[in-house]
Amino acid sequence: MKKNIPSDTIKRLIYYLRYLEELKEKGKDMISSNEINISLNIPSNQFRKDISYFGKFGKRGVGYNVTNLIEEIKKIIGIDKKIKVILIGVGRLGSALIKYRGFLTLNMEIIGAFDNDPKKIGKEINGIKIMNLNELKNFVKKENVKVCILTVPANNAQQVALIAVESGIKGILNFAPVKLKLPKNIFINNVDMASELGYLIFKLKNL
Amino acid sequence: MKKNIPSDTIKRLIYYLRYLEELKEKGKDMISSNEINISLNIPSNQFRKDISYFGKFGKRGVGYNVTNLIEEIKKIIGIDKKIKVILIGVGRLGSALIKYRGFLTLNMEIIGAFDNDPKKIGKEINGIKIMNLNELKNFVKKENVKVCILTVPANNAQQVALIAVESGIKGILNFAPVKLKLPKNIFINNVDMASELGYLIFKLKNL
DNA sequence: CCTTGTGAAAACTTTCACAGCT
DNA sequence: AGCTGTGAAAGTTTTCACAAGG
Repeated sequence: MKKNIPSDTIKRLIYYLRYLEELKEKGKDMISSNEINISLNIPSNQFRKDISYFGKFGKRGVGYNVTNLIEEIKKIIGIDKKIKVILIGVGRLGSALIKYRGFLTLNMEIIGAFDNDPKKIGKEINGIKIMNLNELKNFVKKENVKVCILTVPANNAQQVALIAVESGIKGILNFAPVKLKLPKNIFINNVDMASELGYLIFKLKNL
Repeated sequence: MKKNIPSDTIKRLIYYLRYLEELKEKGKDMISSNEINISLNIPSNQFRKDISYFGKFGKRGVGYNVTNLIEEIKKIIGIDKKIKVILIGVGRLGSALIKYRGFLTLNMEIIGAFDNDPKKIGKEINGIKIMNLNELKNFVKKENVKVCILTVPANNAQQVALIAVESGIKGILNFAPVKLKLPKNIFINNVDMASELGYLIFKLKNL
């Protein structure tokens, strides 16, 4: 499986997964790519192509086994086991993400939170203790965490990201509206709210 | 300007804009595409191509005038005037977004918030009054709002989105982890936190 | 007859490299 | 000499359409 996989393929896998989980709860055990199209508005071709990057999980004339496909997609993404994640920057957005349920249902668990504000350190959110940034390294090493959600202010982001990387973090989901400069073996995924809203505004203007 | 503009081009424009504003504050008045490359880590070619979809704003041998380019990019995106935005779903993420400063500095202003929880209705966040969903239509008409940020729970999203569209909303920035089904003249931009985190996890596994 | 899996075509985006203006 | 603007090439992603299997 070492062909180049489009990033949108992976993001669609998450949508498939959520839909399949829903079907499973309803007791449905088979699904066809055409039903994906009807329910998720993603072309059946694209669903089959997305899946086919990773193997042959369907039966011709029949479709896909729901439970089996769920397991396969989880394995593909790497969330068949629980994935430990830390969060740095317990502001409003950070707090909202700590409490967000959408991660846990997909086996992604925020197990620690960090900040540099003495007023916040020591408190708990959702059972997650907020720790001092200087405890980051020990924690990351001890828990062997690889993934970090970064929700610090823009002017702190670069500096804090460097600390995270030095601590052993390999991937950063960055919500700060800056381009981080990090070694290229570190994977960065930027989520920029204003950029997304700006894109929407542009599209409306050019309907 | 009716060629097809890559969506990433528009998202990069926001990054250029923020950087240019920074330079302007520092008193810099000219910039070359090569400096963009050094500071933002975006190839100078790509910067020039991005800009060139919309016109010729530079001077050969010299570069781009910072103030002028800021104005042009704002015009391109459609944020040269203040853009009114409403937000539906004043949960934790919704509240965080209402307080987020990154929108206002780009001329995108959340002018109203809506929820269906009686405990929230009537309260204020950041000077924004939280209104009942049944006031949405009047408000949207009166204020002539076209853009909505949707931060309601997944199981409500489709229904609430329909109400927004009936009220006159034309574009939705959707944070609910569902694929909305709306008339195709409505533009939807999905931001899916779990999907982004999942993508990151996948990339790390396949380093 | 139904639905998958997939090469091949089409569409889209980025990168290249250089002509042309200052 | 320096930097932009841009066609053309390369690379990537989606769509098409159909052969093959149940």
